[in-house]
Amino acid sequence: MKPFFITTAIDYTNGAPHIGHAYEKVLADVVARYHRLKGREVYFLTGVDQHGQKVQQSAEKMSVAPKEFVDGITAKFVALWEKLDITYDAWAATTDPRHTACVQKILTRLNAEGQIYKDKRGGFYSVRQEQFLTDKERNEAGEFGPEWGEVEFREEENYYFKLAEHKQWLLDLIDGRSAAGTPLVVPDFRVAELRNAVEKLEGDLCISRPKSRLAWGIEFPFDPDFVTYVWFDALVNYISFVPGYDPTAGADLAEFRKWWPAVHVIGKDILIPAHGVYWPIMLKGLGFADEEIPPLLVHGWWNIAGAKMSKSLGNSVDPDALADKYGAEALRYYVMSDITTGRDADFSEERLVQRYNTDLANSLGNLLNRTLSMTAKYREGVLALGDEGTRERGDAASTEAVKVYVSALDRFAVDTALEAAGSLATWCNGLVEETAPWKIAKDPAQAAKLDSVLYTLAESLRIIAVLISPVLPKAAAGILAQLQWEKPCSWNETRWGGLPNGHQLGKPSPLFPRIEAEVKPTEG
RNA sequence: CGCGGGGUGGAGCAGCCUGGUAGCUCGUCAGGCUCAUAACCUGAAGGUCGUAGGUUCAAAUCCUACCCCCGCAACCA
Repeated sequence: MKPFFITTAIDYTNGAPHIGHAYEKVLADVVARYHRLKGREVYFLTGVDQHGQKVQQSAEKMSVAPKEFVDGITAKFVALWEKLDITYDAWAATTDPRHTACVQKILTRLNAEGQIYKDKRGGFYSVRQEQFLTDKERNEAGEFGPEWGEVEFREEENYYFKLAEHKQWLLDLIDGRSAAGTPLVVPDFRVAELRNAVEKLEGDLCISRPKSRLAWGIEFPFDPDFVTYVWFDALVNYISFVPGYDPTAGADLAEFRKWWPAVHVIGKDILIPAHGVYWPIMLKGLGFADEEIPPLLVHGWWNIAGAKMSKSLGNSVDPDALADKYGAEALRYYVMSDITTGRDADFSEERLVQRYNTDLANSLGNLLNRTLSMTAKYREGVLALGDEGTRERGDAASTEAVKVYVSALDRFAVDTALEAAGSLATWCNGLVEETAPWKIAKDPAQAAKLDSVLYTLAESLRIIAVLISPVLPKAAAGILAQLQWEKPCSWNETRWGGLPNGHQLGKPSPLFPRIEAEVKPTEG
């Protein structure tokens, strides 16, 4: 089976991580863990984007060197991923020498092949903001407002990457993928958005910044007066950190191709133009074949009280504090269960607590608890197969849940997959009511039925544990530990009938204590 | 005519691609159970699926028009 390669966007180290950063990494982590569960070799790459003007300006404000500044922010990201149990295999930091060397080799090659050219263009420049202004910055009166300070017309020489000549190629690629049923962008409603943007594509991409106004970047290998534009720099991480990649024309890429292409998990804001336009064309320029252009999994945003989360509104949600308060697993469960992959959702601490209590404490955790308690009470913790009827129904219910789960996760619908696992727990709770073990335990004639019920509950729990393990690795391990299931948690174990006759279960202990704390509504 | 998303019982959402019992969580009301983390189970009330047309034996689902909300067009997931 071909290994599975998944990446996330690399986060810009200009501020502390917020809930959106955490969501994306958890999403990618869940998909990565799912594929590992199925026995597939996985390469999960994430990291940080450390160059660029914003970083340089922020560092200047704090009177520290850019490198020192980004190292501080980077540490926060690394610590958060540790706390959230993100199992990435490689770390892409754009100041890494391995990366900078790769970017420079790419620039050298593209330049040698005539895909890069130098040109002088003019525009309006804000001295205070140190940036060129476009028509978008004009106010309603069609002028640049006072917030820009002194605005002057300036001419500047820069390097440009030939983008526009690949427009038709990209349109054909998008259409071809959609026609083949493997859209370039998932969810597919975003394909139209991308296509429209490509239709409007004109002009090439300015990929350099003169050092005179931006020094914090990767130096051009053939012109030391310039550094590389951050997006051109950052996107390259997806190949520079893959074993065996060498941008030299004609290089042997056998090892690299073992992994490539990736699935890129990104937010909807960076689909256009970066990942949907620049990146495919950059790869095309580097000689990648059409089938090697990676698909994009585009997720939505967590809004706050219906409004966009933003630094200026000061309404960011701190995932680090949430993980401390409720636990990493509760946070992982919430962001995976309460949003439809691809769409936006409202973030709310109350919802987090509610979903945890309802799904995990009341339904699943309580099911585990009552199953072990009953088995201990009526059978001294020892399972027996009993009669067949109930077990067959359990087999059918769990097989159905596994089926739904797989088809959901294969299309990244984590919420639907979790629902499938949850529905099996609900079915089990219903089974308990229906068969009333506390009654039949008093009737020796129904001993086989009681055994069958207890076995079905324990076996279902074992399968549920495997299913939730990509989202809740620690809880899954906790369930299996209480069941005294010694074998590793793997996809093969989702088959019904794994627990042997005579298996001894462990002692019950609440796995998901209810969160009773009063939660203040999340303010907008 | 810039682009895109959304409008489904009191709240938040799924379903729409591949038409055919309108599903989930919370909330409300009533009942049951006692193994269990005051958890669990059952039932009820509550929806003309934004509006108006069209296609069809059949439309929340496909087509057309319109109304309303939101986002994007910046190096903010």
